[in-house]
Amino acid sequence: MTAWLRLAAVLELLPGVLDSQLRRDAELSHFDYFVLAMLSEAPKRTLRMTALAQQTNATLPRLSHVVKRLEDRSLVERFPCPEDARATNARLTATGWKKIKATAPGHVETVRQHVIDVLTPEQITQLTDITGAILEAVDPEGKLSSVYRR
Amino acid sequence: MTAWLRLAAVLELLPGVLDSQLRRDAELSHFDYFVLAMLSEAPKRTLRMTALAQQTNATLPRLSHVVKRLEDRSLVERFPCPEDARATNARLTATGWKKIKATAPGHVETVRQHVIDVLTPEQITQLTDITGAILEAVDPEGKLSSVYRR
DNA sequence: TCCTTTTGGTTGTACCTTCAACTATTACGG
DNA sequence: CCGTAATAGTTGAAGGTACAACCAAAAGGA
Repeated sequence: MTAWLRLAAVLELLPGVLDSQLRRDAELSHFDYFVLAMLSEAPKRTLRMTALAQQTNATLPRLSHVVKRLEDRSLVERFPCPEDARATNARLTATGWKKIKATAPGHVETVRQHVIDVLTPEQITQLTDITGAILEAVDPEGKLSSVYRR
Repeated sequence: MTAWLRLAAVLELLPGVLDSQLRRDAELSHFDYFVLAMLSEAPKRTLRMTALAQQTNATLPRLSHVVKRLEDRSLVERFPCPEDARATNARLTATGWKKIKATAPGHVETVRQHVIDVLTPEQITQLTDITGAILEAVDPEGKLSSVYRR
């Protein structure tokens, strides 16, 4: 019971902490940041919308709206996928690249401060296993991000 | 890094799972449910708005809006606090009590299914400590819920 | 080949959360 | 006491997310 209440509290509070740091320092939500980060690590900094949705654990409608807003700010650009005319590719622009580069240190510091650095190395390992088990239960078919596959 | 990516995924996905079960079966968001649950366990099923906000890890404006909507549905009622004329008390109505009673089993089952039952007893203990440490970092002054105090 | 289904994605609406502004009451310092 | 600050709470607007409906292209089957 305590475990669940605490986890519920983390679920409620942690996103707010991340969001407000990023919004204050970069006018980005945590989800915006995550989208840019996933693109920045992709080959050619380009990803199909579906793949990007998977990696960011988002639904396609949500991603579509977010990418549109990022596109309006010239952080990302969209173009039709050559191989599949149904698909859309999202690519990080030069501006977007600068943005993520400038924003990453502060965000990483925030994550360290509130999560990583308050845990022992053993706890980090435990957390990896625990979240892995939960994700497997939440997303049994592995439709979503593969970061948590054992 | 893996630990953080997985935790971020849980942060993103788990709330959606809880919300959709509750919305489907009871037309309640997880936060709505939590508000009703905290009231149901309080003495006289009554709590001051500030206290309720603490226990639900919410800001006062958010809680105020939510309680108003719950009040419109006659699940909760508000009345001025006798001891402090600034304060407002929220009390669970009979209807609200029935609602939470009827809804709890399904919700508990969902939580078990996606969190509790996929973890070993040792992992539950570990999770309690880990979330405790994170909450202490997120909320150093202990302004919020006391459920996670050691 | 043609028709149906599935996949990929966008759009509009409704709802919820956040933020800032505002009111009312209590507590505090001189 | 009086004036100021702090506390308790509400409200309205702005922005983000979810859901459903929708369109277009590709895949599959007869």
